[in-house]
Amino acid sequence: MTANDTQKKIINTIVQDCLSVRLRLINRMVGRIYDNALKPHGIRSTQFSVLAAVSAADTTTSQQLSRVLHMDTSTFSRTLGILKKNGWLDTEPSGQGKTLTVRITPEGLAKIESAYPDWQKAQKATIEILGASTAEQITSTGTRHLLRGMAS
Amino acid sequence: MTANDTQKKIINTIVQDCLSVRLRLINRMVGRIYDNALKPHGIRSTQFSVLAAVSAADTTTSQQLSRVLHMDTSTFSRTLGILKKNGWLDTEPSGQGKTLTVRITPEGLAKIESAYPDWQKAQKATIEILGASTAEQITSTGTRHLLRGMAS
DNA sequence: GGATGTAAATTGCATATACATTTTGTTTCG
DNA sequence: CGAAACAAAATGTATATGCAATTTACATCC
Repeated sequence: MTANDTQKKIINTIVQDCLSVRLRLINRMVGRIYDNALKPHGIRSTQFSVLAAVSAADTTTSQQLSRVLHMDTSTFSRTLGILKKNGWLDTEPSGQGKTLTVRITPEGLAKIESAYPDWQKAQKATIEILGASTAEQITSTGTRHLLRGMAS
Repeated sequence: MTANDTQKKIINTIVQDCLSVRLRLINRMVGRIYDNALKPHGIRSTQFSVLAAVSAADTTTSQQLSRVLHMDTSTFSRTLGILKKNGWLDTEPSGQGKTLTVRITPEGLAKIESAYPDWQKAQKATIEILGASTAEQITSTGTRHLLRGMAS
């Protein structure tokens, strides 16, 4: 199939500029780096993220976390299930409606501690691939939105 | 569960710095913007990306595309299936081993053309959220790796 | 020409992700 | 107290993603 000139212009614009394409690409590359690094510990990067996010908060609820992470509650619910199945997190009724309180377990803390060196390696490798300046911009952009999630 | 000081330091480092966490977060946010914008056209952002990538190349093979996009061939294979099912792409034996040639159809071109204005809206909204400078850095970083994929 | 080898594609399996729907604790009202 | 209302969590469905294993179209060798 051959495109006409208008179509070619459109296609080139999309392929050259689309931020969704770029972000997905980078996400795939980087996700793989972390997943490979964490593989010996039997935990995936996403699960590790949630584990760390829970442990960073003194007390948290499912709802709060999914909002902060801009993650659908259904997605969060399933990841939570995996983390609970592995004994790294625990939930209990918060007393406020149906809301659950999420808490890290000693095993969860131990998992973070033992995986930390390999996380560091992945982090370092990623900074090398992205470049320090891009890495910093991604970090600060992400942080800005994390904070926005906390405020609301 | 309460963490000791060493553990707290580790957890804070991960939560504050982890690039995988940030990229995934941004990817979720941005992906949603594009998916919502493209929803009236019955196509998802990922599918749209692949469609545009195919249309940009004169001739392409599955293998080439998955390498360029840093995407597993199995992932690509399934997305290709969806695009074929919708009549937007077509494949045929290339004559070189089992390799397939992928080609866009007139319907695929029409889909790109009709979705373009909504893609533009999503792109604009994303730049506003990320900031122009971050957006540019993401674009150039992604492009660098796209090109690396083409060379190899 | 048929067995063997090779590499690309596909399929099996386990998450990740989100929207829509359903379930289910809690609360509230009659 | 029990029915209705509410809101958070869980489940159904579809795709996205990658690794491992399988299938399969071609090529090669005997």
